[in-house]
Amino acid sequence: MSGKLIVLADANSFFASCETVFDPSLMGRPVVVLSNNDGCVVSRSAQAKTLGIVNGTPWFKIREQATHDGVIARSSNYELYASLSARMMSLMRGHFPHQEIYSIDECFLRSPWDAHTTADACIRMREAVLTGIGIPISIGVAPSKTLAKVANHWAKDHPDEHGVTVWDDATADYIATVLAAIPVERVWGVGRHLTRALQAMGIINALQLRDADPVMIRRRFSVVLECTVLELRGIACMADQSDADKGARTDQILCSRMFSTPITKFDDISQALGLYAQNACRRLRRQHGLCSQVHAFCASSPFNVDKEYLSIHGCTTLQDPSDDPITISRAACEALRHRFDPHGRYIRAGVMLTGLVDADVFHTLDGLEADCDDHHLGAVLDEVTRRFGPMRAGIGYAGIRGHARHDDDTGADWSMRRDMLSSRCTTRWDEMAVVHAR
DNA sequence: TCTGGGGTCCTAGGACCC
DNA sequence: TCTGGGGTCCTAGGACCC
Repeated sequence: MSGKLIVLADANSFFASCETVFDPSLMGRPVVVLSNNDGCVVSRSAQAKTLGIVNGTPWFKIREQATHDGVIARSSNYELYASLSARMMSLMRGHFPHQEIYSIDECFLRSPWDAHTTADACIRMREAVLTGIGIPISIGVAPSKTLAKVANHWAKDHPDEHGVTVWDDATADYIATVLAAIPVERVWGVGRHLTRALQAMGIINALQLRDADPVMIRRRFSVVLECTVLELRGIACMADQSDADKGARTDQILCSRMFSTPITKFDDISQALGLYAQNACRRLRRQHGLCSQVHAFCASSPFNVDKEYLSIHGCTTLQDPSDDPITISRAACEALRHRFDPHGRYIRAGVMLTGLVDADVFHTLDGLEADCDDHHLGAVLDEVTRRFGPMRAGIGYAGIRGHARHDDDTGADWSMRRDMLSSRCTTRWDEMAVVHAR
């Protein structure tokens, strides 16, 4: 099995750690980062975890107690996190021959070395990320991705491991005792529903799942869970995604937001849809794609028990695949216009693009284009955004910048709330960190 | 017109991930 | 008053074909 070790590196409390990088006064203090609209907690520093704050908790429910406990809250600053993530990934890429970026804060690396040499490389990489970027990471190493995930959790939960846990075949007996102590719902790929079904069969912990009959698991559940069973045995069977992602092309593009205050009028919904459609178009053009279907939806709050939950969805099929923001904005509004129920109080809306094709492959015969006055508006808007930043030019509300400093504040009263936003030090000249020498 | 088996493709929905 | 925003993959079932 040597030469086949998989390394999983991921950041500790990534968003909260990013906030600390440019504000050292947060070091050692309970910090939480909130989702859009300052809705719920999505990242917590170690100290905030000790206070018992759970991820996903609505901020308004705990704000009073948390503030009393000295917790510092920040609005999510994805521009900053994406920038620090890119630096971190690039630094890690230099330590191993092969990297597969899995999410904004974690990546798989492949090690060609034995367990001992791999452990040394991991310790060096961890130190380099900590001193070079300022982000603490944890590392798990094992013969399969699923086991590497478990090892990574183990490293995080056990400070005496110094952030690096390495398992190989030689430690099989030890791994078994660890798996016996891990509840099945903490295994990668086992969510809420599967947990309930597995528990009903008497499979409570990771060791029991590992020792279950793969054929039975496949029959009762799926090949995915069968794969998890094999992975827990140290047999790598999950595909490497890094090649598949080479073109960075996705199968669908979704842009949806919650409003800071409910919307009742279709005019407001259609303004929001136009904004989201242009955002989706920008991502579509970035991956050199065209879309064939434009979906739009809006929904009321699922948490309001007094009012009926309303969720409306519509879809427009385009005559020809397109990446034009006017065509797609219009299609999004038309998809919903006739289904719209004026009695609803809508708190979210979104636009989804599907039927994506490669722009270089699709050609309409000359003279048969659906939209003969093709204005290349998308490319122009992209260039304006590149030179002058977001919200400087666009169709409808996408060209309006509100009085706040947030780029996505349209000035509309449903615009996203981000009251506790930190500076985007690494991507904006006018928001750079200031250092005082005394 | 009836009958049967087997294959492919597409879509909606469910489950999972961070 | 106030509860995120993206994605992926698999499966079942229907339409269609030979």
